[in-house]
Amino acid sequence: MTQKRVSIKDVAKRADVSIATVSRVVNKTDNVTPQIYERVMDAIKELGYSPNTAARSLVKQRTNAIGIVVNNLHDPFFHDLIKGFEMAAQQTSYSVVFCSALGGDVKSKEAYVKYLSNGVVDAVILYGSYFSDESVVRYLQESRKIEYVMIENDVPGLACNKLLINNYGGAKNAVKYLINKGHTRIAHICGNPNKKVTIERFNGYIAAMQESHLEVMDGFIQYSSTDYKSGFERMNALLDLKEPPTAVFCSDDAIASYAVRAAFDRGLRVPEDISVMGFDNQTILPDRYRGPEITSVEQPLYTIGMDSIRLVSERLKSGQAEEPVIRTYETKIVEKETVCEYRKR
Amino acid sequence: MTQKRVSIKDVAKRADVSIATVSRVVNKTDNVTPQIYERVMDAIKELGYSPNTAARSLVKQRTNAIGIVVNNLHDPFFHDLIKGFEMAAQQTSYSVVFCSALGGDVKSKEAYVKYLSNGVVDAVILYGSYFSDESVVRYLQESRKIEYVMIENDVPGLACNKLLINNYGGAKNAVKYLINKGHTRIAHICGNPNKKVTIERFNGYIAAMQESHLEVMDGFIQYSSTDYKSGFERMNALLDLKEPPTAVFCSDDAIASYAVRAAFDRGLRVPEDISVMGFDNQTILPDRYRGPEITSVEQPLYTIGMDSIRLVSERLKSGQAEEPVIRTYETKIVEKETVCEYRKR
DNA sequence: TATAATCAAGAAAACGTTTACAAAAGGAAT
DNA sequence: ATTCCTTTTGTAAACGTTTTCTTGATTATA
Repeated sequence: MTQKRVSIKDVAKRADVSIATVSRVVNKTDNVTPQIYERVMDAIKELGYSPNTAARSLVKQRTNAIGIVVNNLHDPFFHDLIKGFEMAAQQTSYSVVFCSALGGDVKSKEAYVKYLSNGVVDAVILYGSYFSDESVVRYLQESRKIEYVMIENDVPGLACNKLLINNYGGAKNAVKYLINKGHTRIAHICGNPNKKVTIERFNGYIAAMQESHLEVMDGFIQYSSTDYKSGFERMNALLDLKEPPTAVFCSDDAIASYAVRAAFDRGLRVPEDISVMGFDNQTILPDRYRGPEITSVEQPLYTIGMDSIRLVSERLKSGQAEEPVIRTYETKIVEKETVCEYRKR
Repeated sequence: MTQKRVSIKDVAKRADVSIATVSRVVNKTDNVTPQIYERVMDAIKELGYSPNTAARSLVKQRTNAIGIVVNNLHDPFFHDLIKGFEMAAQQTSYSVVFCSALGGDVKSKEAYVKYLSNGVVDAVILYGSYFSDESVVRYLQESRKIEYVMIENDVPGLACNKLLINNYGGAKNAVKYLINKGHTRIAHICGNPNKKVTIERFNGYIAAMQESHLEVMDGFIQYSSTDYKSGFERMNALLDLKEPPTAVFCSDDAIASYAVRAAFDRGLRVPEDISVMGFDNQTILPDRYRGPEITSVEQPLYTIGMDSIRLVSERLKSGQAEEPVIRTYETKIVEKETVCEYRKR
């Protein structure tokens, strides 16, 4: 099928020049006389030559490529983030490649990071909120092979580029928003226990409740499994309580959508009977969802995607060692249809 | 930031052996005595060595990687396809990387294909239905640099691996399905004019109508712009007709969702007042859509994603030149909520 | 016309591997 | 003790580039 590569040597022979000259023509790195330039260009066209990336990378010690590693590329959660990556990729001179580790599989993620680190790309952008992602970023840090930036996962004390999201603050604001709506009986459905954001958002919930001197009733904290579908059962558990909450803050929109379904299945109205709030402002939900639009907390994923590529490409261009960049992005509440004022029934 | 690479030489020096021996240890390609093995392994660990991919690729003339190039990776249309790629990637020993060309930009797509072809991967999987994709696949064919498979885009007479979808047949069946439901006034909203599938599905529509001796009324064929949102105006144009259709076959679900909205906005019921059918069975729509689930035509994208990776990896493993594989996948109608029997009003 | 200065092109080293081949070392058989 | 295998290790070429250094040619300057 595939035939023998045509190399710079073949071109040189054809144009009757040295390989150095061919290289100069290809890279426009040095002057060559017009006739020779022509001759070389003709040979290149005739033979269909294009320079081998591996060889070039080897000698130049850089690849002009950036790698992005995420967990489940197919997850609609990534919609905006990918869009951000794509947009910035288009504007940069670097080639951008995505790698996806299926499930929460650390091994696979680690494998991709190693693969990329060893001369495939100049920088890696790593997205991940799993606790297990810490080991991956540690590898990146310790091997010190390439530039990288970590998105969303703050390993405290690790001096690397980090683009973080204020999940704690976002969750706290969300709960305070509910409190301002007059709610006092506010429950929380936690997310995937293997993710850091779950803890951060949980802490935000607790902090908001405490600051407002509101009691977290027995059973008001519901722990999901790794499957967001468990939002359904968790909501049912809340509604089974003798005195159920009047508002529920969910760790993410996927869970929230299942919580809303659970309420609907019991003949409750959302938000009139119970308010539901999510996180992520995920306009595209993994499963078909037909309920009201979920009031949520938006994180600027599009911006973060753009910024991450810009950050690494600037750092690569500058070349010298700089202080790591650590940036925290704030979230904002997006008011939609699943929260309303508390009204005594 | 990044410090000097540790190479096989460093390991050899540290373990006081030749670089060949280190290579043998790393690749388990040949026997080494246990003591030396230990010594080398220790040195590798101490120095944190891992072999450089570029150098290895250069000498071995293969990279053990497969590249996938698509147009808008963020598009939820790709959900199942990506899942298929991911699943197969997990099972293969190849590293799999995705590249995304934003918009319908051929230049960008071509650039990625060239980049990948020149020693970055061993095979390319190209997805695309744009007419402009033809030039990309032609490049792949003529350069004969690497193994590749084209998904969805049939360039007639080009002897390459093709995984195709029977869009023509799928569309024809869809329209016949509507005819069987008693509809005779059936309109068609075409899709993005730059895509081949648009023509194929259009032809399927025409064929079904002709075979059933049904007339395509004036104005029954509506041409969208490149934006699927134009399904909205196109549907309005249909409904503005003196004698509007009783069923509309849309070139894809995104358009269909906008068609349904347009009908709703006029106070019409779907499917009671007008039936709408889509294509793709896209469970996740690009925009928030809250109407009934769209009766559609499903293409086995998950399977195709899996198969494409399996195909190229098998071909790479076998090594010898084989006949190109051309496979056409059939679609199937998924009955949902936007089509019903025609009933005189 | 000689000399310096500029410029174009080639030769060869280097990048980090793998691998064919050579060499050495160890054992077994004579 | 010598020869002959077998096994382990080392040497060096190769992969396809870029780039430093040299050389040779041309032009400018005196």
